[in-house]
Amino acid sequence: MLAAAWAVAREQGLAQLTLREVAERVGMRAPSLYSHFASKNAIYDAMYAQAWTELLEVGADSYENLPSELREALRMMAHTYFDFAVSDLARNQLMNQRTLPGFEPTPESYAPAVSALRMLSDTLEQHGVRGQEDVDLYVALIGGLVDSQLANDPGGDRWERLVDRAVDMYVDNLGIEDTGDADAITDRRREAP
Amino acid sequence: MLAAAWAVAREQGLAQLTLREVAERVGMRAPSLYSHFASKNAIYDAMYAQAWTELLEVGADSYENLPSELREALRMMAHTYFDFAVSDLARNQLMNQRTLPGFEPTPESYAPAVSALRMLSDTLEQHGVRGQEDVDLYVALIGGLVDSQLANDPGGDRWERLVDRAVDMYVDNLGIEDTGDADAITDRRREAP
DNA sequence: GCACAGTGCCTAACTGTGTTAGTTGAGCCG
DNA sequence: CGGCTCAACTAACACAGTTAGGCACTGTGC
Repeated sequence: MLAAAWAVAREQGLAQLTLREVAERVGMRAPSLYSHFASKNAIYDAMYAQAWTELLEVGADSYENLPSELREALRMMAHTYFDFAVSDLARNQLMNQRTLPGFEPTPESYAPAVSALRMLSDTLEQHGVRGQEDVDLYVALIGGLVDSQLANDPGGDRWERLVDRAVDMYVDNLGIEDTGDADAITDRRREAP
Repeated sequence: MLAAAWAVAREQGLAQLTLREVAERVGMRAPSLYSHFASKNAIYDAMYAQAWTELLEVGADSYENLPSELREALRMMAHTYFDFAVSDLARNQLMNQRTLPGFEPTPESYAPAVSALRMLSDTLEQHGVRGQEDVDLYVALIGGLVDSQLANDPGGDRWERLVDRAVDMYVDNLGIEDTGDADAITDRRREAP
């Protein structure tokens, strides 16, 4: 049922998802969906939670074998997120909830998003990136990069060059900034300059 | 007429903009709008062009008296954009065209957006930032920062700290990178290290 | 002075979409 | 068996964008 919704979203776009279309794919009539979901937004809501849960799983897998070197680890994390986003654009669109008018995830559905952000934050911390501000900066930087890439040149090779540069830029800045625990970072940078 | 549309968008959100509501504000009935616009998307289209034209004007004003020092100039440019975005969230939402389902600006309406990007690009170049990649990186960085700020903490003071740091990070990276014309940059950095 | 086309608005109505109300039949439990 | 729940149904409503057709005003050419 959610699977049918995802299929429609992927094929026709998130906003062109119609209850009658979803219902048809599962062999029902539209009003019958209301036995399972309170509203169309409730469907979006479930999809939203599912999308972030998927990212959570992908992240958990990918973050297990990160290289210890910070620069390379950040690069891989960025690639993991980008690959995830580009592999299903409708899903990615839904995850940026601002892109769906009138939709706001419920706190419960928002929880996986929080978890994903926390996982990222924890992983960053394990690699020596401390402080909310450092995390925020990384998230905004990679987020902006991915968005810009998807909007302007999906599938192009600009991404590879830009993300490498962005990560270098970010790590260098970490080394310069006093984040309260810069030792780990400078140690790391000494390992692979 | 467009003014009425903007008013509705600001008050009720871009997606809750309804033709009947717009029509009522200008003392007409909804179908009469079709004497002036071919469709609802045509209204969005005109609003889109208008929004970018406004940014173009704001930018033209603001970029005239930029300080020559790169770091400070980039900071001011970022603030100009952020202030513009935060001063009308509906407008900002429309300018990121991906956020409105089924809407794609026509090439003519897209032109001001191109002009705005070109103006930014030119201004950056005047300050010694050369190369498409450098521009792309700045755009993605500030764009990501503004989006993240608007989504998470509009009006908060996180923005001030993050943007300062982002600009420092960016400029330092420019100095390190060989962008084909790093002399101007390094000269500038020598002026105010 | 007047027919005429054009313009800008109107009402009525159509289509598609989310949603509600009320019903029906299958399965389960006492 | 009688009643309950549940998931599906049909019918219909509300509200969106949109279209069709008409009516009044305005300017223009004869």
